[in-house]
Amino acid sequence: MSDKIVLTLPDGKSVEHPAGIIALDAARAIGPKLAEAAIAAKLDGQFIDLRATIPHSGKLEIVTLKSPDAAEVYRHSMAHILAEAVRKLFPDAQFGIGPTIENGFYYDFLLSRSLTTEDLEIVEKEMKAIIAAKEPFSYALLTKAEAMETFRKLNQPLKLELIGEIPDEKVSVYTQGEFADLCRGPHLPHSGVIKHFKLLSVAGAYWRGDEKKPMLQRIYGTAFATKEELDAYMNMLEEAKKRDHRKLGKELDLFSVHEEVGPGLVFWHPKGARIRHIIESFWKEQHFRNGYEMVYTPHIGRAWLWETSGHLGFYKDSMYSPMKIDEFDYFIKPMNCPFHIMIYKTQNRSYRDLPLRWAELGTVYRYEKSGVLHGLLRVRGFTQDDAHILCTPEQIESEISEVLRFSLSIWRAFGFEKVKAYLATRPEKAVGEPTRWDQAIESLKRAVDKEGLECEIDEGGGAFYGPKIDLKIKDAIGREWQMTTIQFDFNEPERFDMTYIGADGEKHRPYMVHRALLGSLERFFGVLLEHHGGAMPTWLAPVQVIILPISDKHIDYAKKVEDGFRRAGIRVNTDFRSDKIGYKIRAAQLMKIPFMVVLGDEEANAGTITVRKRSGENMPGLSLEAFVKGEEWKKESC
RNA sequence: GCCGGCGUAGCUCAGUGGUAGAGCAGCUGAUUCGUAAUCAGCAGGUCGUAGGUUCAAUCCCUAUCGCCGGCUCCA
Repeated sequence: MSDKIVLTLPDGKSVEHPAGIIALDAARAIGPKLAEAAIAAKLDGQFIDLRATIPHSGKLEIVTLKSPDAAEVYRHSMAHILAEAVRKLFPDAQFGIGPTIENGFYYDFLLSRSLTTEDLEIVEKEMKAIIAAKEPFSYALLTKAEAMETFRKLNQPLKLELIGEIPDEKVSVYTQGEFADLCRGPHLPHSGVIKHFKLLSVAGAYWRGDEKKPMLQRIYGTAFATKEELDAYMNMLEEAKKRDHRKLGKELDLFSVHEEVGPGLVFWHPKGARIRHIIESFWKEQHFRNGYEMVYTPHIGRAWLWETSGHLGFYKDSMYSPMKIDEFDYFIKPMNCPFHIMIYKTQNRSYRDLPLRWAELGTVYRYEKSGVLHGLLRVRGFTQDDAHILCTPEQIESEISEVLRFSLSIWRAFGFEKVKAYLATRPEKAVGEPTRWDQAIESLKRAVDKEGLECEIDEGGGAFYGPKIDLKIKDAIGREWQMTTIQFDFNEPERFDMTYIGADGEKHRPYMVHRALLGSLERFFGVLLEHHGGAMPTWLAPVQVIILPISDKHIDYAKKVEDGFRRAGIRVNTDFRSDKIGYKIRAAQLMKIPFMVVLGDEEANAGTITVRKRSGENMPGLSLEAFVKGEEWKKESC
């Protein structure tokens, strides 16, 4: 072992230090100010604690509060502060884990009683005291036996379980104040560095995420380096609440769900249905233009079909119980694919017939556990914008490329520009020849590259029957939603013995790709609503224009104008109530109607209209024709 | 499914061991008005459901259904 290590700094310079130097001293050697600002270090991209010895040569980076990685460090420390506070309030508490997550942190506890939201305030107060005390985080590297002894004394069986599973010889233990915790670190120098935090919620969570293990109580919180950032985050949460599609659905009279009928079953009201109709029409037109054919298939099918497809074997628990018809068991469909396969098998297919692209807005029903239902985002009956592509091995790459390209064009049309891909590869248990898997994964990768999409690879995350690409979109307030899925299927073509005759006159197995672009119409509608905050772009708005007569004197003129809009193919309503104009505007504004047309003496006399946009901006004295042909309308309505 | 919370009028919510209230929306009337709420009146609820405790339950207890926040799951 060498007695020196060489550290490369971010500016490219290399420095030499004696082996055994701690990160803080390495920082000090760079500059005393940096050492003061430092909260952690990174060696070759891995976090290490300032108090830890630098184990080997490599690229060294000093993390300060201004670093992009800083949040990970201080939120983790905040989780420890949370745990310390809980320990003070519940001396017999047992501690689970307390990691950082996107936008925050949590800690899991086993407590003698259930926490309430009132408890959060008490815990927060305790945390503030710990922050004010500026307790140093002390760092110790212990052997596993020593650590076991420590946590046995502290009566922390959950920690013992964790230590038992760590492969390393030594483990690090951090202590601040009265609280010691097994932890990889790194941590802040002391508990007073970050003051801007908020505890957000309490929830149950299985120990180690295993539903067979006991349920712990989890406290979620968030923390930021500055008050401004914390406020901005809290505002974002507020904004998300305002945009909640369940709330908007009620306010805008778009959809409902009824306990008497069944949870997770959606009723589309006229305005919601109108939006859905526009989405569906657009979707169908786009599919025809992009080389798809439509098919329609039944809602139920005999057990034979689901036995053959394998669904009864793999997903019986989430399929609705069969109904008996003429002595046969019929199941409500949880997927459309077996039906599309039946169509495929009505003929001998030639390689000349391929690719086949068959799309269907297919309504399926799946039994989802009661606790997972959520507005329109997780339901039991939903319509997939499904399609199946059947092609030869030679065609697969261009087909995948084409699906991706098509998908992105659809997302842009609906106003989503930020899309990210997630590629899931072969899991341990998988059907299908490995060469097919490899080819499929390669073509997925190349397609993603070709579209210049950012892509994360989920190694081993594919379904047993094939690899897949999922697309996540980012909404107006920065939240990601998983929507599109493009999945290979090596299972069903086999099970249904699908074939085509190749140029060689021999039978071959076609490739089968399932894809849903929007996912389900219900879920997509929910996301779309939240993205737009209910203020749908004009082309999707159920009511595009509302006519607001100033007084009853103007009703005749209003009717005339309404008729003009209707003949121009515009979705128009008139508010005939004898209320004041302010009242009508408020009502229209709350319904988020894109254009209000205010009609009074001025307009009736001149034969014009005054348009008030949803933004509040006014466009006075236009003719109806000029407005409908004008930029404003065009910009908003297509 | 699991943990915790919640369930009162169409909506948002107040309330109490002695069988219920407000605002908005709705309806009727008056008002005829120029850019986010005109005034008045009327009507509207077996307090999620089923048991139990009690002289008496919307309130306390139990079960159940649903919703909400998470966990697990999501072909």
